[in-house]
Amino acid sequence: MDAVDRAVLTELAADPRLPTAELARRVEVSVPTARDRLRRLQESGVIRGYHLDVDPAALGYPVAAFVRVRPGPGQLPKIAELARSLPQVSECHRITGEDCFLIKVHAADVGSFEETLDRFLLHGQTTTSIIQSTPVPPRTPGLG
Amino acid sequence: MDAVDRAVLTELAADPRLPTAELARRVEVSVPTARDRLRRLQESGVIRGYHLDVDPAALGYPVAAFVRVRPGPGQLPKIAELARSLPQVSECHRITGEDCFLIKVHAADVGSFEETLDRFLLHGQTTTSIIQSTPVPPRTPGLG
DNA sequence: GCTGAAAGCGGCTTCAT
DNA sequence: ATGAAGCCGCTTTCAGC
Repeated sequence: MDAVDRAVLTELAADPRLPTAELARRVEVSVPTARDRLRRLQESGVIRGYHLDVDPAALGYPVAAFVRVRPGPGQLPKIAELARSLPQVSECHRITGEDCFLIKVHAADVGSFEETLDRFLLHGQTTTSIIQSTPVPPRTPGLG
Repeated sequence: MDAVDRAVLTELAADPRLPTAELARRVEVSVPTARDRLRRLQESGVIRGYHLDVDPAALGYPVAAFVRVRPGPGQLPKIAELARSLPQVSECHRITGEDCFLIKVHAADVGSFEETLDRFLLHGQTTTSIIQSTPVPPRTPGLG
């Protein structure tokens, strides 16, 4: 992870669809070098992948919420499994604290959360926080 | 948003770096059609962008936490501003409930959260939950 | 290990249907 | 929306430093 690697990451973060040749130009190294650096960053797992950012509203989910779930006794694996199986869930984290899971849930309107929450309520208690806005959209930490 | 549009989104979600020609092949439409669909999806805001997924550990942040912040009186804008300015913050949402913000914070180790939390404690109360694992990594809701 | 050039392949654009 | 044609650019590989 030297300056060239960081420059590759910074440029690719700015535009993940950048072709290798253009990437080389911006980082100011030769094409084979850029290509090798990129390959190594991918194979070593520094670059985990690429994501398409789709507006959930266009897919019928204009509202989103973070739901904390505190599982009942023995219900912990079922909650993770349920989260994975629901298309309304876009994220699920195991966390420390009184609640064991933090789940991002999407819905057609504020009322529609009920159905999804009911599925989780079978296995524990839930605390729901509607997302009103996102002052800092997802970004890579530490890349300026 | 017809079946072709959804197919374009599904294929691009699977591999965001897919060239237009290859995309056309997989969706089974002509190249100009795929190109036009993609252009319209981007210009209409259905596709908000593309993201590079970098392992934060490689950048010196092996641990992450979700921090809820309840602002003191009049401190609300300052917290959003602070979140935006800190490279350790990769996400910040305004939410409903007792706490006003949900912030994703990254650190070099469990102890290092202290410094970042202190910055937020100047403007309110914090509740921290370390991320232990991520059973469902970020994905697009409603795309299978 | 990085550079620069050459060859081959493929994507991009435009046009006519 | 399709299919073909031509141009341009990317990728790969090689020799050299």
